[in-house]
Amino acid sequence: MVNILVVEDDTSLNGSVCRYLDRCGYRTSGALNGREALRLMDERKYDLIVSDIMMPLMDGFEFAETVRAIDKTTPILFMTAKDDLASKERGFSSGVDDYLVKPFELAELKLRVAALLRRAKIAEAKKIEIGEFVINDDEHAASYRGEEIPLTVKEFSVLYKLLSYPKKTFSRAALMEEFWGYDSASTSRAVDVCIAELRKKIARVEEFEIVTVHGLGYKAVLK
Amino acid sequence: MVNILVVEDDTSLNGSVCRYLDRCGYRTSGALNGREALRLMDERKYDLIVSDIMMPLMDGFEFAETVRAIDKTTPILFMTAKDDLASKERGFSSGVDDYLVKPFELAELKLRVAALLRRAKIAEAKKIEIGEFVINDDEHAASYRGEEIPLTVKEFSVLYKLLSYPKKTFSRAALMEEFWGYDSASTSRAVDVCIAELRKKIARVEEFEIVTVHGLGYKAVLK
DNA sequence: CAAAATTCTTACAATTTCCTGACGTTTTCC
DNA sequence: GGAAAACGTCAGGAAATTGTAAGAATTTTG
Repeated sequence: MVNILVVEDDTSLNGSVCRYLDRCGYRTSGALNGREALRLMDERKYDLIVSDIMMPLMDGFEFAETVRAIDKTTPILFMTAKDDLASKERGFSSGVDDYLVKPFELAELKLRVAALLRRAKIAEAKKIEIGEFVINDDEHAASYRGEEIPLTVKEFSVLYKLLSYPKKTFSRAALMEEFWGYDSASTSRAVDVCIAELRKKIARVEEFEIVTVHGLGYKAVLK
Repeated sequence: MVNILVVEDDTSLNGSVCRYLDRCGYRTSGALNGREALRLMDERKYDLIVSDIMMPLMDGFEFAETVRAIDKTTPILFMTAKDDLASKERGFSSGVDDYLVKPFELAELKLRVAALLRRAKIAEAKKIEIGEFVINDDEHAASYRGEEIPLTVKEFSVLYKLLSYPKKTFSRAALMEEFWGYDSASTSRAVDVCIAELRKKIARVEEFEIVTVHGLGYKAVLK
């Protein structure tokens, strides 16, 4: 799931950009100015930022510089009505960004976002190896001692998440929100069933286990 | 399959360059100006760009700079009537490019293109052999135990891609984007039909198979 | 321009995934 | 220890995904 932060003081435009990107399969959050955006960034990691330049309180450049001071890699896509070279160059100075002149087609925004993400290699291949157990995001499969363990999409997502942060407990709610979707109608018991299925499939694996944290959720523990 | 993008505002010249390069075994796309070219580049990756310098909307240099900002490696072959040193140097500044002065022989264009591709180490003829199965990018054909398996363009592209990264899962969306174009009106079901057709044709092949990754897409698995 | 090949859509069948709901077991906490 | 809450498990069946064939639309070819 790719997280995108949209920073734009025009609530109407902010909303339509967010809605459109949501429909494209991204998860978006909207902020009305730089300050608010920085607050949101404290709470969650964003893979890409779409930001207006002319904004109250803190303009896009100032915001971008602050972001860059913290994180040099998150790509920023600027949106602006000014297409003069001066601001273009200032915006581009960091090197990993792009620029979109208002008014623009949402379809073009989508293309630019996709291109930026590709360039930033957000979707790079990831693999977790624990002893003889391997879970590979690229192949979307797990294997133990060379033998493949078939996993469904949900199972894979949950297991990959747990193994990404061993010993960290994930609440049902957190897992639901991430893999079932924000407004999923499913019961949180669906997580239990998924975990049960996972446990069956990794029963042979000796390197780790999925532990229940009563009243909270689940975690993966290495042995 | 080597993809070449031809950027030239003279439709007649654009067409004849494309047709000629097509006959040379490359796959070409034509754009009448820089803007159009950038749009095409969002949809597909090109291995080489042949570009005029004097064009409406966005000239060759400006276009090249934009391309360089995104991708520093794709070689660009400039075509121009101006053979003065000033523009020659400007065009060459990036270091991976070449220069052709109009009017030129198409045969010379071919030589330069081949040279640039060699220099950029983009293999022209690629062949994948898996046991007795051979898929040849050059001839755009596949064969098993010496017997040819006729493949359509789409089928070939998809199969070649899958076999280039065995075990790696490709989503329908990714395949669509690469071979159908980003804004293709086609349903992602078109991929399923293509895969079904491929499976029929490679049914006899024992060396590998195309596996469905439920909820995601497809992958080739060697046996 | 007609014929052929390719490609896409559509519809329905087959399959897989996933959830719910019920009930049994375990844990917590008084 | 016992009640209440939380968790484990299982089996249907709903829902989503994929397979497949046939015909329409498109492109290529002769």
